[in-house]
Amino acid sequence: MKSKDMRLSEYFLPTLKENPSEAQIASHRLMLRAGMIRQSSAGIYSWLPLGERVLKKISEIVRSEQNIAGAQEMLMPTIQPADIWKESGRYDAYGPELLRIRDRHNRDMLYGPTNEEQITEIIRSCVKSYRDLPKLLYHIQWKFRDEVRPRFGIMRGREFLMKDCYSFDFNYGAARRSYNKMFVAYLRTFARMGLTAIPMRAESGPIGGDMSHEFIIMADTGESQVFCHADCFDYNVLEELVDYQSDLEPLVSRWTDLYAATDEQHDSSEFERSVPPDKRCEARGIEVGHIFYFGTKYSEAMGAFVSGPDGGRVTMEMGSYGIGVSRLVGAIIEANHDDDGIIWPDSVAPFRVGVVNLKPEDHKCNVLGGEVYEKLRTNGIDTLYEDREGRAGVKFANMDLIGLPWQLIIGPRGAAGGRVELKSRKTGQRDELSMEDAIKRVIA
RNA sequence: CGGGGUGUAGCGCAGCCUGGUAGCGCAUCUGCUUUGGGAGCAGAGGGUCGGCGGUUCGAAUCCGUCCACCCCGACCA
Repeated sequence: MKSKDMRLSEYFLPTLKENPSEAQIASHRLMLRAGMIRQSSAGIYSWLPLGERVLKKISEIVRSEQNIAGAQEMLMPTIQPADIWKESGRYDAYGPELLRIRDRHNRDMLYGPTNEEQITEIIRSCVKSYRDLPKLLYHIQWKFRDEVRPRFGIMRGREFLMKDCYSFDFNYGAARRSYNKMFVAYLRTFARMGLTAIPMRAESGPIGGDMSHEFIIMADTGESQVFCHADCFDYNVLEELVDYQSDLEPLVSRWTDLYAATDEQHDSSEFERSVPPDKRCEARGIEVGHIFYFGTKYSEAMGAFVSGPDGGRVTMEMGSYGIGVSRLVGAIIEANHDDDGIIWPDSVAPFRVGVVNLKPEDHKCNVLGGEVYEKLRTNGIDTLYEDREGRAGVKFANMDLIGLPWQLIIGPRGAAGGRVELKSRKTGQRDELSMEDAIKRVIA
């Protein structure tokens, strides 16, 4: 399948040479400079074409792993009626971070910061028997939290794109199975984005137990201090063949048996007791996902129950599982950049390759460039074609900035002999190759 | 929400103290020269100096007020 025609002479990519003064951390700075986002107001951003592509790539990975784990996609509204929040008690409990609005009929509404009430309302009216359980449902939707102080660009905005999944089960054991499914799905999801996300114990709420984990990726600019056993980094979950119908407990315990905690949960004496000195890892981290079992907190308050085998009424066990999709864009950049710009992991790169025509006005360059571009597109490779006239240095700097994994460079030097140069953004290595070999290596 | 800071062209900034009708670099446009890592020369366009009010013959500049944005803290996905 041929990918879409993307020539820089037509593509909307407003890159900036200089650093916007409001951006403090790398991801924010680079996203603005690379023309991925524009700030609309504090903590609220427009996503320009390049940024939108990354958002879509990330969403697709999240979606595919949710589906593999057996969750079903749906879509709930951004605007919710206040009534259901009054039922759960959160309308009063939530505070000023909840954006409350009123419609023309003077009804209380709100812009959802999360969707527990909404999903519980749906399930309680549609699911009446234990036979209809378990249910695992998710959506990917924009949310709003009126943060006092938005910062770090997209990483802590007020409006954000999030995947949230909700589980409904008949009893604790079943709820734990749902929890484990998401646990494993999350490990796989982040691994596919080129991230090593460590599940760390998190505040487990009134229920207690060990059923809440934050998934943290390491980055110097991370917002919290984290402590973990170095072996956490060694497992490659993508090499496992995961059967979501089987008991996932052994796989999950491989992680949960090792010490891993954020500073809020950190217990230094336990850390020192359970982790040998050479395995103690202390770093900064960014939270990219959070899974949570909360039992009957909402189902109880909102009357979500089913009939059990004995005809008795059983309140459903629930859990919720979030991934900050828009936040991941920033987090991935924090973990993958250098002084020149972003270095996208293959799986989330907005384009796989940038074809850089150093001299489009030169006949041979133009012919060869066009040919390379068409061949890559025909092979279904997402390709951005730098076909504008201009100086080589500007083109190189721009390509490094937007961080596509490969740069396929066509210049007058090699074009006459059909030679091109292939540069890896990550290693910086450049190889002079024939057009065919270069294309082969990009496709591989 | 406490503390601090900043608003002047698309981006980065100077000018403000000591009022006199707005400037620099980059970007944009035109021409010539250049051409493998953010070019050179010549010219051009682009501003209600965050808003409103006040002082003054005259306000980007002084005073008041409001707003926006950023940083530190508290809080949080």
